[in-house]
Amino acid sequence: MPQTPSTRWCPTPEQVMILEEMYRSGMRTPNAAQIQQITAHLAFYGKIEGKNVFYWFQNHKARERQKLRRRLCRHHQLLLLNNHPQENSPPPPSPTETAHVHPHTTNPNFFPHDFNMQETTNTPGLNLVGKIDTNETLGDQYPTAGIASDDWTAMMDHNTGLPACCRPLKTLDLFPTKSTGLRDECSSSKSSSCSTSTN
Amino acid sequence: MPQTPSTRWCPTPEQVMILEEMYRSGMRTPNAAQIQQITAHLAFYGKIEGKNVFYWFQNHKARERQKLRRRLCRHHQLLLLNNHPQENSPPPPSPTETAHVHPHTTNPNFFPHDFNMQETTNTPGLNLVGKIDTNETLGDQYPTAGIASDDWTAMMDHNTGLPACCRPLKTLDLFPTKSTGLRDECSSSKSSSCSTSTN
DNA sequence: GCAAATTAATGATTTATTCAAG
DNA sequence: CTTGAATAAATCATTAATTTGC
Repeated sequence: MPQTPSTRWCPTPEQVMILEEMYRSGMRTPNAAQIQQITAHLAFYGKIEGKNVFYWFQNHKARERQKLRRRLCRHHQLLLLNNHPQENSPPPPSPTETAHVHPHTTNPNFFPHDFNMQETTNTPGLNLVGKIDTNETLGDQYPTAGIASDDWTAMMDHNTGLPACCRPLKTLDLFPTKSTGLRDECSSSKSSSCSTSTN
Repeated sequence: MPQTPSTRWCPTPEQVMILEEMYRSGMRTPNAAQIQQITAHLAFYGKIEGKNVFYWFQNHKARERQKLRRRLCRHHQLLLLNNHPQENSPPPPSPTETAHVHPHTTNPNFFPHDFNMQETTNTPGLNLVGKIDTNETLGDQYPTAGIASDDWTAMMDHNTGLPACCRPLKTLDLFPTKSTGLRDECSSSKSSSCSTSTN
């Protein structure tokens, strides 16, 4: 039967390579026009449709993020183990005195530096396609408001002198000491909450 | 436009993740000193200012509260419904689709109606691909079956008007022409932790 | 060596969340 | 506050890898 009921697109190695290269170059969510072009070009290497390209970017982005998150998560936990949660004062930037550093952590610092994906660092110069801002899209955008660079301190200045009433933790160390609910990424526990999806 | 109208801070994934983790750890209203530290640390991952951190916590706190409230409310209602079962309805084991309770009457099955704009040998002049606002409202068939061959354009046609913040590339040439067979992700072993189930 | 059986990847859908006009 | 638009997360489902018994 030549008619393989191919229900899904099977990308050729060339197609995958090109897509990955584009991803590395910063493309994340191509718009319709871009997808048209990509599709047209990739069609040279094999059967492909616009939606395939669309889905590929969606999936790839999501899965890269997931991977990144998991790594970050893990590092976080390691770091937590290394750092005493007790400290209330800001951790001095000299963590080198840490008693025992776990063998495979080459990270001298006290908080995660390791998660450099190749694209998180702007490297002007080696972008072949239109290297974008590179900021991926996770939180996309948070309000910026119109406060001058220094004004913000004024706004919360009183916070410092706030009655303990509203002050949650005086000076908790900046990096979580207790792994309260690290999503489902690292420490088990799927958020059960209300989802009663019986799939 | 030399001046990117980036009036807003675009947090990197790492920044967001770290902030979220701090939030989970109990931080709610960091004072000036804390914000300074946080900012300094997050600056490693990308441009950031103190006000961004400040606002982030403000917003996040507010929205988490809102979210929680809503969930609690819903949960309450569910409990009430369970305690007063009007009709004996066994859990619908129908593999097809189980409708969830929609708090807001958000109709799930809707998806962007297919604009079905066939390209009609239209050259990829990169004009607005799905800009049709109009006429054909033939939203007849509901895409439960998925996306038809051309429907994908409908899904992303808004992308054309992307958030300026992260707007990636406008019309750059899509093809790097350099094929490095390097894969940044050589399938880092183990798959997802708990996601698989109930197959 | 080879296929059935099993597992890991990943394409395709569905659902939940976020953002910002109105 | 409500609601539409857009996106990301979660999930489903199929294909490719691989293991395993012969």
